Amino acid sequence: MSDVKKTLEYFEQANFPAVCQVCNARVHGICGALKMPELVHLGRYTKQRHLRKGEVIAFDEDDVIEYANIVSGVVKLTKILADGRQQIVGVQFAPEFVGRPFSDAVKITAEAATDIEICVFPKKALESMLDEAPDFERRLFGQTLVQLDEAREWMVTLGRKTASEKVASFLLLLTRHVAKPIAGSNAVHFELPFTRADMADFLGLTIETVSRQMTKLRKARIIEIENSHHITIPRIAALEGASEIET
Amino acid sequence: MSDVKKTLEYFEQANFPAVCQVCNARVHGICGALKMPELVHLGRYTKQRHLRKGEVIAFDEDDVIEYANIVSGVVKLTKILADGRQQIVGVQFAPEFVGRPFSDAVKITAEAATDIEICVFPKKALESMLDEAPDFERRLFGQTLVQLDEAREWMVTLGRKTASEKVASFLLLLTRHVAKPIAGSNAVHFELPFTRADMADFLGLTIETVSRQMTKLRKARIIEIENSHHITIPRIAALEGASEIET
DNA sequence: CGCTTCGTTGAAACACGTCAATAAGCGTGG
DNA sequence: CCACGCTTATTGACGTGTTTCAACGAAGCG
Repeated sequence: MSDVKKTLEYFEQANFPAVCQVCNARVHGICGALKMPELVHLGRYTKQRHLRKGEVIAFDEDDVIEYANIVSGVVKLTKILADGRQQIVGVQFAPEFVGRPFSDAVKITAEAATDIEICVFPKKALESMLDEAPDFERRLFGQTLVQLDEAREWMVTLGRKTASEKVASFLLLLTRHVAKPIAGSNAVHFELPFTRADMADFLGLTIETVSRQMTKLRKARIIEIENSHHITIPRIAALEGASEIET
Repeated sequence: MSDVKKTLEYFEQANFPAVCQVCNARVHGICGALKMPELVHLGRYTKQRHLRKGEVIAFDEDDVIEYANIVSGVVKLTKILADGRQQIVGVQFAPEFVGRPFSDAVKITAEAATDIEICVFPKKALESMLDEAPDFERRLFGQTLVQLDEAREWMVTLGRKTASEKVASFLLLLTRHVAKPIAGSNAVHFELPFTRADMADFLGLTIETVSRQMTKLRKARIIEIENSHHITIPRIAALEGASEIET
């Protein structure tokens, strides 16, 4: 059976939760591991939410720790030191899962970097799925391993790269997630979902240094800046060269 | 039944693999999730190895990707940039699991920071356990989540702390894992399982800066250095103060 | 003993941070 | 539509924490 036909049949099954029909997590996210009765069950406890840029995903609302799937938009994970110094420790895109299973002691904040749509469900609903559907746990485990890979790769960036390489690495990361190709060339373009302050917090720099490195990359013709949030990468290879890829 | 009696009964069961009897992973590690037949099965594919300080845990020996449990000693995980810059992205102690399930594409090196004993088993043995024993997968998932927490906490250290705070944070980390209390005081003491170069690679600093910050902490009476690898922490609270704990 | 590796310390260089001024974008209200 | 205030981004001048370069001492080992 062709992929197209499979997809058609798939969407013709009208009895699974309406919100899941347009949700990417249903296909590529953790919910893809769920069979119909499980999905319906989880759907009963699920609420959709829209959050504006800057709003925090509250995990302890109504005294119930909650989890979420990102339906659209970008989420940033931040940690803060006692004196206010801040570090972004992760960035997540649709259809990734947000939350820390099995522990509510981890001090981390999940905040909407753009306007976002999320699908929230209570702690208990997730943990019963975990026990009942082995594939579900496997997918969540897989996502966690990828996040660990990403965190470790970013540790190299934070610990050993120069300011210029850091900014280039960050733009390269975004290129992989939110860039759109430009017809008739091998250039790509994207809208930066972050402020300079966000970038600084992710890179362990100040906003001034980020700004200076951006103009440095622009003057070196490695990036083009239409305005501060619209970036074009004419040659990805050049950006990779400026990022000092690991061996 | 008392814990002691339980433990006695446990060790009287003579038919599980001899090496497991003294292995901490059998109790607190991932193997603790295995029942007798599974343990015997895994034991058949298991080999114990001694590695000297500096040796690399090879995961592709005999064309078979392998995994390992740490029986004793300390392991460091490192990543290297094309021009040789190096970053340690993780430190592991007994009885932790070493390896990256489900992928052999992650560029990371596991190296013995001290002389170590490990228990290695092939990819297939692990993955069949994963499919057959849900508790086993759950424990591995749990360890991965803890590693992710640790990695993110370390990102804050790398991105936002000063050299002095970095060194203090590192010593505090070791205090939690390898320190022994000193009788008749609330001081603790430990043998540093790392060279200054290792510390520098973990902290994103140079060896000279690490050395300078160590003497600075010594002069501030926050640490005592018997010789370069034997450290005493007279008051842990003072070290925590120098580490800038997160909120 | 020499040789090598490892750690410490000093002086100078520099990358990044800090402080400050200015401009650009954007919603609000007159 | 422009004026106003506010936030965000850019750029410059200057300061400083960390690196770089170098010398030296201590410890391990044939």
